[in-house]
Order: sequence, then C-alpha cells, then structure tokens
Amino acid sequence: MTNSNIRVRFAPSPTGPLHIGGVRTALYNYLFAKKHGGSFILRIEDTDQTRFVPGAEQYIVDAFNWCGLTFDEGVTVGGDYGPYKQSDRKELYKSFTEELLEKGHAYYAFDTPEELGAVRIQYESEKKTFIYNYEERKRLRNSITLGAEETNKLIDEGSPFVIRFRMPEDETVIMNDIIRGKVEVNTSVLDDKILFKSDGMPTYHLANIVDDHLMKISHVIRGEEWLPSLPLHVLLYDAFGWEKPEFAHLPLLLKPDGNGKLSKRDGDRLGFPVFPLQWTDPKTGGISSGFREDGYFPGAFVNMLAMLGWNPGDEREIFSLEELTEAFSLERVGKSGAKFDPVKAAWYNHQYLVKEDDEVLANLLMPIAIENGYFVEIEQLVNAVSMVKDRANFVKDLWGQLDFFFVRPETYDEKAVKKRWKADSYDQMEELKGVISGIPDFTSENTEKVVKQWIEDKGYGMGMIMNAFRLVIVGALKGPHLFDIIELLGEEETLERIDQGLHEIGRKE
RNA sequence: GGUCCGUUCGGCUAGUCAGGUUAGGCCCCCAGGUUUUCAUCCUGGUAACACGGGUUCGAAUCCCGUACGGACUACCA
Repeated sequence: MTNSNIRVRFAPSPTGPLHIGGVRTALYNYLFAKKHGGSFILRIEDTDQTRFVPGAEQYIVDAFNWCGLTFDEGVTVGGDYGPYKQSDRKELYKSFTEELLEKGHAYYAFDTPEELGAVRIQYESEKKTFIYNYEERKRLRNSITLGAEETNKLIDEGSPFVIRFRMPEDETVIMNDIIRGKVEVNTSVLDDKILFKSDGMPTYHLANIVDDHLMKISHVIRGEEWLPSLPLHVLLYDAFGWEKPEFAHLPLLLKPDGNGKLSKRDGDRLGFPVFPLQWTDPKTGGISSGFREDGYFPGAFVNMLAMLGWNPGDEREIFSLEELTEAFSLERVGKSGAKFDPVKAAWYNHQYLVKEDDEVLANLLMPIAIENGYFVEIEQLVNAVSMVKDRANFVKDLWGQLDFFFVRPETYDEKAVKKRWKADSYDQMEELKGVISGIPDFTSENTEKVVKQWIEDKGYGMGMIMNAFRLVIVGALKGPHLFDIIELLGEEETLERIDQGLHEIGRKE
C-alpha cells in the first residue's frame, strides 16, 4: 500500500482565486497520491511578479482546507524539499540555466519584446507565421549569431537578455501520456522558448522542470492546456540528463452552455459559482460567488467535481473522499472535456443534505431563522428539519419549507381556498376544534386516530376535511404529514390557527 | 494560419485497448402510481455511437479521410 516513491504536486500560480478546474486537478493529484500511499505537495509558482495578486495564495490554502484536501508537503506545512515557493528558489534556477548554456542547449537572446513584436506583425501581414526557431534564430540578435565575444560584451554592458532553449531541428519527440497514450511531435514546429527572463526569474517551463526534478515528483498530473508544452518539458529533462516523471494531462472543464473552457467570468454570467470560496477582487472590490457561500457541502462539492471526467466503472455516484481515494485511477479518467452542470451539482448537494444529521442541519439553519426574525427552539427546528429535509437541495432552502412551523399563515392560498374550502368547511373546522381540544396526549398518532375516527363517525369526506384542515394550519396545500405538523405546533397553537383560519377565510356560501 | 488533443442521448458518462449487447446508468424533461396536499418515493417513457469511405460474415469498437469542437501558439502560468 505505502509507496513513498509516488510524489505528486499541485502547482498553482497565485494570480487570483482558484477555479473549479484547478480544484479538480488538485483533487485528482490528491486521490492518486493517497491511493498509492504517496505524497501530495503544494508548490506556489509565482515566477511572474507582474501578476501577483494579494490574498490569492491564502485563498488557495483556504479553499483546500474547506475541501478537506490536505498536503503532505508545501508552503504551509513545510517538508524536506523546500522552499515550496518559486520566488524563494530564485537563485537555484540560475545554476541550472548555466548548465544548459554550457551544454549548448540554451543561448542568450537580446531581442527586445518590441523588436519581436514588430517581426510578428511583419510576418502576419505577409500571412506567414513567426516562430522563433532554428531557422529564425539565425536572423535575430542572440549569442549564436553574435558570437561569444559580442555576447559577453553586451552582458557586461548590462544589456537586457533572456535565455532561450535551443530547440533541435527536425527531431521527433515521442511522449507518453497516461490518459492519451503516445503523442508525437516534430521539433521543427516548436519554438525556442524562453527559459529565463530578463528580470532574473525563470519562466514556468524551466522552474517547473527543475522543481519537479528536485522535489522528486513521480507523476505530473495537470490540465490539458499543458499538453502543447510537453515536448519542451521532455526535451528539457533530456537536456539535463534527468529521469522523466510520468505525465497525465486532464481534460478541461467546459462552459455549461455553448463552447469553450470554463472561465472565471462564466459564473457571474450564468448565475452559479466557478470558485470554491467567495472571492473579493482586491483591486476592483468585485465579488465572485463561491460554492461554500452558496450552500454547498464540501463533500458534495468534491464528489461532484470528481465525477466530472472520471468514473469508477460501475454505477456508483456518491463517494466520500475516502471512497474516492479507494476507487480512483488515472486510467479511468476520460479524454474529452466535460461541461459543468449546475443542476447536477445541486443534485449532489441534495444527496448530502438528506444524509446529514438533523441536528447539524438545524444548527446551520438557525442563523437563517434568526435572520428572518424568528428565535426558534433548536429542538423544534430539529424536528421540523427532519420532516422537510428531503425537499431541499440547500440548507438555505429549508426555511422556506418549514417556516409555517413557526409562523402563522399570513395568507391563504387563493386557488386552494377556491378548490378545497367548501360550503361545509367552516362548520366542520369549528367542530374539529372540539374534537381535538383536550386530547390528553397530543401526539401525531393520537390526534390522527381521533380525527379519523371523528371523520368516519360523521361520514365526512377524508379529503374534504384534511385539505381544509391543512389550509388553516399551513395556509397552503403543502407540507409534510399534517398530524406531524400539529404535534409540533401543540394543541393551543393548532386551535388558534383554526380560529384564525375561520376568521380570515370565513364561511363559503 | 500552424501544432496538438478530442467527438456515444439535452448534460455527466458506461461500453472502445481484447469487433457480435434490445448501446446501460445518473441528472434534466415527460407520463403514470403512491400520498389528505406539496415534495419525496416507485414504475415507465423520450433521447445518442459527428459524417464518409474502407477492413470484416459482423464495426460505437480497427484503419483512412472529412467536418466540428477545444487547447496551445507571450520575457503568463
């Protein structure tokens, strides 16, 4: 079971809140690691200092705490392979870049972004595609065209430079992906990617490979958007002479409507969250909704995400994190993108809500009751919750399903009155008061027995009485078993509601 | 434009590697049933192998092509 050689990492960039695609990637990493007794590592990839967003890193940590995903190593918990934040590893990347330079796998390039931009526009106008590759590099300003002397001179002068990977010409890179199988690419269509930026920081590509190697990552499980850079990464491992990890590129999460990758804006546009937790943009102050704040249980959220792109191969759908861990395998991850479906997400939450203890639900509901202006007994709330919980998807739905336990009807559903309040109803309800008052043990069973006996003795219609009764108690033809309701209400309140109903609805001619 | 990846009911998907099933399940939707009401629940139903060629006795499954979708194509990750 235990296999300490299995080491995976989730490596987000703290440029904003993590969206559910990222959470799912992390989840699959977690499940894979736990399944094999390996380690799950959190590494922060903050090599782009221009995109730093305050609070984003904390958000990421908070989100995983809420989901119940725990890291074995990483920024918050430490570990033997730290530091786990790339900005703290800055110096380290330099020596590795040197190594590549010495081996001839990389070179200095002095082209400015402006120069390159101009070339790109030029090519575009000629309907050609500009690729900084083996051919184009011959015409540009770099250590290959300039020679060692000129290069050193420029560097000594303090000219800004980047270091690029020297992509070989016309070689076929054969890669294996656990999910997609064999993938082949010819290096001639690839470009000389920048490995080291002029600001002294590595790019993702370099830092990623160096860190994965140093942290002894065994499996790289990441989003499909990284598949196009896999050849570069593979070539980098080879250039260093390092053993490669295994790769698994996960399918993307798509918009529920139309096409395209699920994006941060879709949530607001379509009215559902795309983030695990609510996020307040530090710059604009704009708020994006979160699954937590929308009332999702973390278990339901994780369960729902797990099933987007993976399935156990049998017909089970409800899984705890432990059960997911047990059942998970990368081989059963699908190849194609999955559309996120908010309706099914709500269904998952319903499953979890129904299974949750009534006490727990009542305690979660209490603040909502208070918000509505009702200070209710927790015991009563627990009872009411137990009767209506299978009608709700979210805790916040519960109040609307049981408020009549605590609030007398203010109105009486017009259609129901019209249909169910007959000419005899007034007198029958008046009579019912006498029947139920003074029942020694005002339990559901007792009152039901007494009332049904009365209906039978008098030869009244069951539906006639019960609907009218429900109408005066609830105000509408809805809700759980009526005798359960009045048990909770108690005799006094029941009688008063009948009185109020008689007064409000009146006699029907 | 180029490169790579993908394509089974409206959505998530099983089945594809090892060709032979009435192509299954869940969500949604619809219809019945149960219930004093609503909801739950139960039963049933609608609905799919992108298209075109091959290979084969037989193709969702293997091969080729086409279409469509997506990702990538930054001194962003």
